[in-house]
Amino acid sequence: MHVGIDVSATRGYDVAAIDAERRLALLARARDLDALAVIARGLPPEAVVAIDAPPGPSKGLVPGGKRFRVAEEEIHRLGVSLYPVPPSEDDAQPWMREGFATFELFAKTGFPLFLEGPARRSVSIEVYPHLSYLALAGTRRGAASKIEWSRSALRGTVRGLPKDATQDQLDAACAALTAWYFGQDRWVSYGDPREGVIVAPRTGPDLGDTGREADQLALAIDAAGPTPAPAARSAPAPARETPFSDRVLRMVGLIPPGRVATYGDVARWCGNPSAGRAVGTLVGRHAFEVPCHRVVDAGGRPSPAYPGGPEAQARRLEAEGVPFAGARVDLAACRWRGPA
DNA sequence: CGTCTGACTGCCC
DNA sequence: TGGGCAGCCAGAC
Repeated sequence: MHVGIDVSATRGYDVAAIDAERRLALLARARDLDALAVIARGLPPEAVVAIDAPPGPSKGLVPGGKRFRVAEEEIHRLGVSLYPVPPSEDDAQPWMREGFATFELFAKTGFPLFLEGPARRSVSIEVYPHLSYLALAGTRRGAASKIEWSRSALRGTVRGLPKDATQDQLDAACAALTAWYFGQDRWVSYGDPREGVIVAPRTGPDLGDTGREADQLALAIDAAGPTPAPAARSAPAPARETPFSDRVLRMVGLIPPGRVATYGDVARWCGNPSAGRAVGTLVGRHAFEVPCHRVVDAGGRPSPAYPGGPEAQARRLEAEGVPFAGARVDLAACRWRGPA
């Protein structure tokens, strides 16, 4: 039995399970950790549980004093973006903390976190559906919508998936499929065992024993096409395969703790210097998914619309060491310069 | 398709 | 400084 779990801070847990023939055996929603515990206790002991979330904070192992995890660094280098996990649990986004608790629950239920060594059963593994989709689809998302891309990546590999499956359900199924690949010993991992590794399917041609296995996925991703170009500074914006909203959320996720950006900054990095206003509405709609407290207006003012008020945003920033001048962030001192 | 709505910005008192 | 105002833009009907 291979189980996949999609973690969300607000929508609860989506759980999928597939059998050895990759047939969907379970598709359920658990409202909270208690409900998930009931499912966990019912699993066969030899199951593999794949969870779409980090198991714990960063330990600062990336050279150069970077604060996110080695796994993020390595995967980011592949041209695949993901949310950085901060060193402190307090700085972690709500869904990340749900992830920490989820791994803890499964560890207590008989599925300790897999960190290194040969693939084995009765463990939980960390997965990242976007990376798995990429490995499975063998192509970048392109113009397809996210859900279409996800669906096509799973088509023909997971049997019995409902036609009207939600994105969360697809992600759970994708996690379960990644667990299956792990069970087949067709997998690669990224990151440092000391702070957590992300497991992805190995679908490419077997290159033999030479070379690092992770490089095979890197090759496959390379073959999948170029990384979406970062926003041009002045040239007219070329057609981009990533919708604006995805770019914005990704970008906000990259702002390091202790630094801030303005709405206009984010808009500029996303290729549309005058879309600051739209950036605001977007981060507002995804306030619990990205570290939106690190975005302030051009004057360094926290947002009046921040959940809990601008004071709450200021407190979070101060907790990260962001310097203030009165009620405003000292932009000169801590404004992030943007993605590399 | 238009139309409306914001966690925006720069500019002018 | 601070408030008012007119553009501006991506999403949601």
